[in-house]
Amino acid sequence: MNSLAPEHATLPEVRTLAERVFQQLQDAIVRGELAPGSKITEPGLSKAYGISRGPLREAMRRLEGHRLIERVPHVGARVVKLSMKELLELFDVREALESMAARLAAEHMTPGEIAGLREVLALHERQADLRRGEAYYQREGDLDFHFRIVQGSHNKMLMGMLCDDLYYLVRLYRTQFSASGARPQRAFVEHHRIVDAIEAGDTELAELLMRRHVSASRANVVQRYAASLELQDSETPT
Amino acid sequence: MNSLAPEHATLPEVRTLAERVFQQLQDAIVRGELAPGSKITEPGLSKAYGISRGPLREAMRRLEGHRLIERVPHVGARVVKLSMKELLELFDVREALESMAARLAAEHMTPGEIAGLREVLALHERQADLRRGEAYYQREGDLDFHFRIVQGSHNKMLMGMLCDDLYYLVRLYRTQFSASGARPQRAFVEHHRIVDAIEAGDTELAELLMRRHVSASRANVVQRYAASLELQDSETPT
DNA sequence: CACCACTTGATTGTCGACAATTCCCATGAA
DNA sequence: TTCATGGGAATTGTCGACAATCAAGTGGTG
Repeated sequence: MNSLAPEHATLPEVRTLAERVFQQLQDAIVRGELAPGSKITEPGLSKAYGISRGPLREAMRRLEGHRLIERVPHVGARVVKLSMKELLELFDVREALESMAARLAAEHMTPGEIAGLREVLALHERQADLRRGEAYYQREGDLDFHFRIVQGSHNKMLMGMLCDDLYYLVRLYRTQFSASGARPQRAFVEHHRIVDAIEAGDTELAELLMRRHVSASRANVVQRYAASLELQDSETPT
Repeated sequence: MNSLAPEHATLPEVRTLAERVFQQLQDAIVRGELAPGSKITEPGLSKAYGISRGPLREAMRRLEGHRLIERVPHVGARVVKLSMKELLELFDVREALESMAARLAAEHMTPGEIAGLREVLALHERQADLRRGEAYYQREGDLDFHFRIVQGSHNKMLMGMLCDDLYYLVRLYRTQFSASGARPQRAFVEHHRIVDAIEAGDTELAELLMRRHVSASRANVVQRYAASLELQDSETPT
């Protein structure tokens, strides 16, 4: 169901407890099963997952590195809770990294990878036709699109940063803010244009279009946030 | 001596063993005291630093997250050894992130921060005058310059990625390849131009100049590498 | 009634020991 | 000689227990 490979490009059976519980916790956080801002206690999770605190602490250290939990020495850890400010920071970083990824993808992506990318796009549209209101698949499809472009950059460092870190934060944000579909039609055509530029090997254009694509997504979030604030004000007058 | 604060912007006394040994290992790796590619054994480090394997493993997990060591389950960990390919990847990521940082700095940097930046530049030049051959201070000064611009972006996520991760990799590369001064004069004027653009609030120009600055640094590395390859070939003929 | 010290409970930090896996090398056969 | 095989040593993964620190509730005093 989830075509996003955990820890990009590696598909080994999980052979260590710390690794397994890391993935489980990562998933639980991203899906919202662990509420944002909620406190995480080691004995609690230790019982819940049936492991000792040793591997658990290692998993938590990794989650901390991926910015999914925040720890304070001698105090404890909490699931990260993205503020609007941090969300906008995330978008700026995405804009920088993904535009670079698109540029490199236009340079290095193979015909096979481009074909796969077009498939994702087609699937994406088909699903959007079938279930217009349901945003879940579209959302995952969106990330899948971006995921493949990053892979197409053939830059492992970039892949690590985006796929292992930022994209999980993006998913976390979507569950936290219960971000609705947003702007599907426009995103569709933008995706197509980006693939066209990549296929043409037009590095400059691919970079520019991806940059605008992320920027537009950011602007959309800002607009929705402003609207929600207005609504909130009108609901609680004086 | 080292004005680069470990773990940006936090200066608390280190209260946990895992934290201290993490910083010590980080430093040892970046300084080259732990040879790149060398194997790291837990009992060995445990004895060396006089702590048990528990905190040590947590420190190693953090180092892994910062890409300073590479671990294989049930096998062991090695100090990361940057290949030329990975080094170029690093430069591409830096180009993306630092140009964004410059843009945001031009937007958000305070007069006080800009003044501090100019001080760094002045110090930078003075030291370059005094010890023309010795590249060490100049190098650290260079990173200090970039460090402050990233801080000026006021984007914590960006700061974390660059200051906590990439800049340590940059320093590691400089010790690994014993990267010499390179192109000091040209870098000087580029730094000045960037600060001018930031002070003028010219986001577009600041971004462009920083992008070219990093790109030129990358090109310089490529050129030196090609030269070293030729030299190597001529030394071992037929 | 407000405020501060203390005690108690829980949580985090650290340690040493045991189990599981891997690595190395000797031994033997083709 | 080369390759397969097995055993032993070393390293990694995991666990439970103890020490250190923090948080909350209790009681006392101005």
